[in-house]
Amino acid sequence: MILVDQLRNATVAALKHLFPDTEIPGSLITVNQTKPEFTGDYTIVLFPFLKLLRQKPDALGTLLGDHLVNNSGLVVSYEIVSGFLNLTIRESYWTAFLLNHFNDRNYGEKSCRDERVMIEYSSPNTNKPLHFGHLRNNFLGFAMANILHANGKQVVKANLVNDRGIHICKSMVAWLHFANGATPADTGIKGDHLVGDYYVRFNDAYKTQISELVAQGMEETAAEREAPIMKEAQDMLRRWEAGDPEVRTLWETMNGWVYKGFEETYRRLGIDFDKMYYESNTYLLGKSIVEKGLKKSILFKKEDGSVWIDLTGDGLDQKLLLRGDGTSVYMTQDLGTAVLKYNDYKLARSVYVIADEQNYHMQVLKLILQKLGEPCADGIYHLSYGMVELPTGKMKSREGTVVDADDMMDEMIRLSQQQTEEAGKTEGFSDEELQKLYETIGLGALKFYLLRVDPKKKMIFDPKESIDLHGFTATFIQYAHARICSILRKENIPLLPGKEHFQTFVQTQPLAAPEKDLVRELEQYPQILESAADDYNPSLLCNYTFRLAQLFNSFYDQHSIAHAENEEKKLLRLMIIVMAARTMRHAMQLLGIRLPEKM
RNA sequence: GGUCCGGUAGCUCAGUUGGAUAGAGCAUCAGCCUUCUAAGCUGAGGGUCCUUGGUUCGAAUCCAAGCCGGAUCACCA
Repeated sequence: MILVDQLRNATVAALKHLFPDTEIPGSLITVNQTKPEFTGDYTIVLFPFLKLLRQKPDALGTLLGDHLVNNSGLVVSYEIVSGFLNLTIRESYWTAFLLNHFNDRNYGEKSCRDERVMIEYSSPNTNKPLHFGHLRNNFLGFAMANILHANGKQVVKANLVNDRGIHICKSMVAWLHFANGATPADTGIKGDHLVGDYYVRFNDAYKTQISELVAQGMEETAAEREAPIMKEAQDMLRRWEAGDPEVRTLWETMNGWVYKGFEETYRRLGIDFDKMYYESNTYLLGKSIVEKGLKKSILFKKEDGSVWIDLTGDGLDQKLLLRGDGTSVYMTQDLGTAVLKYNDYKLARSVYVIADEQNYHMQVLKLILQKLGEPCADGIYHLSYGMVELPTGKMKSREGTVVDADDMMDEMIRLSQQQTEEAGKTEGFSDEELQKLYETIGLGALKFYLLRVDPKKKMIFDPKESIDLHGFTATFIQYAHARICSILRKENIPLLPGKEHFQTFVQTQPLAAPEKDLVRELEQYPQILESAADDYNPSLLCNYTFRLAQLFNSFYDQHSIAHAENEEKKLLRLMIIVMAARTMRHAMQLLGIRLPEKM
């Protein structure tokens, strides 16, 4: 149990002992870190109890402070400042923490594995390559999967590929018209990009045809409907659904190109999946669920045969679930897929990483499943994130205004190379090592940039401004880590040493302020890790790890580690920085960010 | 119009169930490399926490009303 919780429990016990007649709800007890301008480590706010206990701040503070000093075994002294009880923790707590957790490589992790959780993320369309906005989705999903795993869940990483539909047919039609049989192999173009190019090509041709028809005197809406290339795409979709072998073969070929491209992108991004779902297999699901709902009269049929659910009682609208011709809509297949996932894995929770433009859809999805009494319903959680936009507005792949994911990675790697060379830090590396380093720095910066903000906030990325490698960045953390590794190398200590390297460590030495700041922060890691899972918010780990790196840098600047005042001090400091490095690695690894030993 | 989300320093963002004088990074300015990596450290300036009311010992945080921005409310996915 971390110190804050121990203090809270000790305070509950103390108040119960001091005031046996008055019930104090535990929720009234706040334990905060003491502000730097006061002496103390943690602070208990006295105001909430004053009235209940009919006490004055100083009197209550003295009673409580004395009791904690005498009974908790944690507190060595206290100070009362205008209603705040500032507690100083005994030195041995911190040194004992270092010793107790030094060999605990997974400090803060839980290992119960009592629940199975699926997290669906990425979920790309196979008509275009991944863009900058997808990166946020991919990083968030991957990071949350790791964070949930570290918090004791069995995690299934799922990817639902949108591999069918009119948009896929558009790329196919355009390829037939304009490509002259071009393939990734003979053009050297990555498969997803090649297919994406023809998707853009389709829309160009479509626009041209519309303006031609309008010039001939047709209404715009009619022209949109009548443009020959669009009719071709719609016809192709019908043939696809009918299983036309020619269309299916082309579809499989072009999707194959895209998958190969995606694989490469995923590999570079360092993300993976345990289970792939394909919409071409799931798009017909859900109809039987609708049938059941009709029988139970939870759903109703309109005159044209279409099936609806009435959600007006929940403040929402009526929602279509089956068209009049019996074909399914987006919601129908999502109902089916939700049940399929549940049946495949018996999930306690099913997390969907989807942009916030689908908040309404996800709310309705969950509500419908609840009304239908499906067991999967309550476990559904929409991890909604704000879209990444350009200064000019949304990215639109149809209009080619996207920042491509592959390009972005190249750009970040190039940038990190440039800055490494400018800083003159390339000595002592082989070419191969340098290449790996640039990737570590560049991709680390990219991931951190997208994960450091609260997921639900939308973000604007200006491609003209490069992603910074200074300040609140992965680079800053990587640099602090590399500095620690450098010290350890010089002391002939391995990166992940065991306790045996510190046998002469003396437990009773006092800690200087920067030392204690760092240890206090390290001790809180389990709390941060838990909050990141509970709030579905990886940015908490970014903030925390950055704070660690800041504290280390400041410490490093003020005190020499290698040339400490004496051997005991040196060992203490080495233990602190080893734990700092270990914790940074742990947190960043969850986010998919590597920390180099040298940079 | 209904619902949901956001509004904190010039910019990008933190701010844990209400707690002490609202914090970081970037940018600007001034210092710090003969000593463990200066991709760093120290300091300065910079705030009507959108507005107005309310709740109370105490509000950026909770409530109400309003203002601004965004998303969504398809027989699209």
